[in-house]
Amino acid sequence: MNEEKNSLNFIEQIIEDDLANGLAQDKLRFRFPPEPNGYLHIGHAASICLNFGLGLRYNAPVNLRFDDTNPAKEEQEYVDSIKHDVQWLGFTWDKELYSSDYFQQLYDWAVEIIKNGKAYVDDQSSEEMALQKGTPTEPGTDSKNRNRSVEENLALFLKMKNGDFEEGSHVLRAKIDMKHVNMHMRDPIMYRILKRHHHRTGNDWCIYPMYDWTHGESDYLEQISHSICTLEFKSHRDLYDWYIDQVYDPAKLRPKQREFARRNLSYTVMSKRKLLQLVEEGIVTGWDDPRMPTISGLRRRGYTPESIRTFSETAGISKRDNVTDVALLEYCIKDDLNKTAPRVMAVLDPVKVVITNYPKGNEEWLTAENNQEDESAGFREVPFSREIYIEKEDFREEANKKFFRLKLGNEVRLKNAYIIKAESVVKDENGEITEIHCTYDTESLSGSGTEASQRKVKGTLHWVSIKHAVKAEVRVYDRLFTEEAPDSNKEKDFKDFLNPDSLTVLEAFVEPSLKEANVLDRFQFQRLGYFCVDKDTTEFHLVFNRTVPLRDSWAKMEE
RNA sequence: UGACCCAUGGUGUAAUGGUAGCACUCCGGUUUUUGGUAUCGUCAGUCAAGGUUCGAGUCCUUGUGGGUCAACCA
Repeated sequence: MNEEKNSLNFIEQIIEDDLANGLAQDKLRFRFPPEPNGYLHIGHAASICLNFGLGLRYNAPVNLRFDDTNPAKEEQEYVDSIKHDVQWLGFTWDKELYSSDYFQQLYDWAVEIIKNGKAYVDDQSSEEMALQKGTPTEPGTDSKNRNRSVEENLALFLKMKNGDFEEGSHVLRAKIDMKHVNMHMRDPIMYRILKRHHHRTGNDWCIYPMYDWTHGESDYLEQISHSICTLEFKSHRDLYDWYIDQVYDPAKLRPKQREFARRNLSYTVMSKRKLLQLVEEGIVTGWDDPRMPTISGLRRRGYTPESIRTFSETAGISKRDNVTDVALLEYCIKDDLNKTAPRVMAVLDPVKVVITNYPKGNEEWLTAENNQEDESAGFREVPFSREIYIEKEDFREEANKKFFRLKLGNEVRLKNAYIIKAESVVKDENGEITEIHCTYDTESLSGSGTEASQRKVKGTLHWVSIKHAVKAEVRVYDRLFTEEAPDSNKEKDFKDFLNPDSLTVLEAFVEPSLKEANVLDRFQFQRLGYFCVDKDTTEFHLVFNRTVPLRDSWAKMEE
């Protein structure tokens, strides 16, 4: 593996150019600035990996900054989950900061800007202001309050701050240009009155700064060299720069906003609003439902931090709209788990097999490798006895030569155990098979070194001893939506594309070693897929989530 | 009807103006006590038309297609 990656993404290219043009490397500083109004998702992971990745690459600090300027939507619960998720992904921030830390500084600056004649208090209704704003193709018109005197503006702004006005009655606006081609420059609102309790500043403030006014100034205060955000903020860049101009000291570093395309994943949605809707309407069980594209959902599903980081790196970044195939994400987790997950045996859809020539009451504890990919993973013991379960789909009374599994008159290897031969079946009144009677080759035990143990038989099946098996609930997940891009259809609502079969609950039987498993432990159920222990597990009730199935080329042939 | 952004195989992403590469997916072979893994291989791409140039995916022009922008949200 050569680690030298000589192709840079366009953000790295910009940084390299800045460095080449005289920016000192020790001035580099980045930030990840979530609003604490929801849980992080795989799209945020792209931003996290990008920013923290740059920090690592350039040995530069990365701040975690909560953009908490809207007390109506933000909660401590979200702050906590975001911190947890970033840490879980494996990143360490330099400082934990909050936009609300800058409320006083922002206020003081706003007063200066008023004094400079660059901001004014407007007491029109939001409808009036919207009307005056114009449209992308038509210029706006000035507010009747645009030319208030500095003294009057100062007095009104103070009253706003002191709570003398009702919510919604007054705003502070930047005085820029109502005819500007960029709508964001048409006298944008800097402050609004919100008589709300803030999760950090409590009731200290009843005016709250808007995003645009806050974000650039926060970057400037923290001396962030490169402020990276998603493409929809592109047209905010003029404003970002304008606001910094109002307070800029040339002796200081001037932050630079640059934008990249947000990452979309096929067969899911990625907007917080829509994810919140799924949660609130009970379509999923919560933000951490294993079907959700949230970090917490993926974690519960069994994804590793490593796999999500690899995914983000492999998918890369650019400025194009994209829908990344979820198959890439699945590849990343399979690749990781293949190297690390212990193998065990579990039967999800059981049928009983009786080995008629195996002594009644006898049992043996056989040795099984924990991971063929990793010798250091060692071995464990699995019990074998006269009656076992195998998967229903692993047996057919008759089948063609392509069917490498158990059929009447044919042999198959039981993984880590014996070669058995199907002799007959027992059926119930409906013709359903209730038992498969087999005989076993007594000399064929895996690893015994006998000639019979070396025999090549075409199929190998997983199994569990009925007497020793542990019951477990297994939750099998499928994609949440039936469409690749459920939210890009203009006629239909994204919920019209919900997959009704996104969750299937099975009662399965697992080998007894799994009784010791802890929540979030990950395993490969051999021949089936990767599974992890769900947090709903109790002492008496094991619950597994299927993270991802193994590739199944037989199922493909069958189609 | 304006401004801005984007356009490379099915998907994602590379390529100082100099051999269009990598990964996923699909398909096929080999190995295999997991129809997994590994390994080898196949198919498959520069939106279009002009221009500049010895040479254009890259620069220019026009067109086409997609996206973004008018919350007291971020």
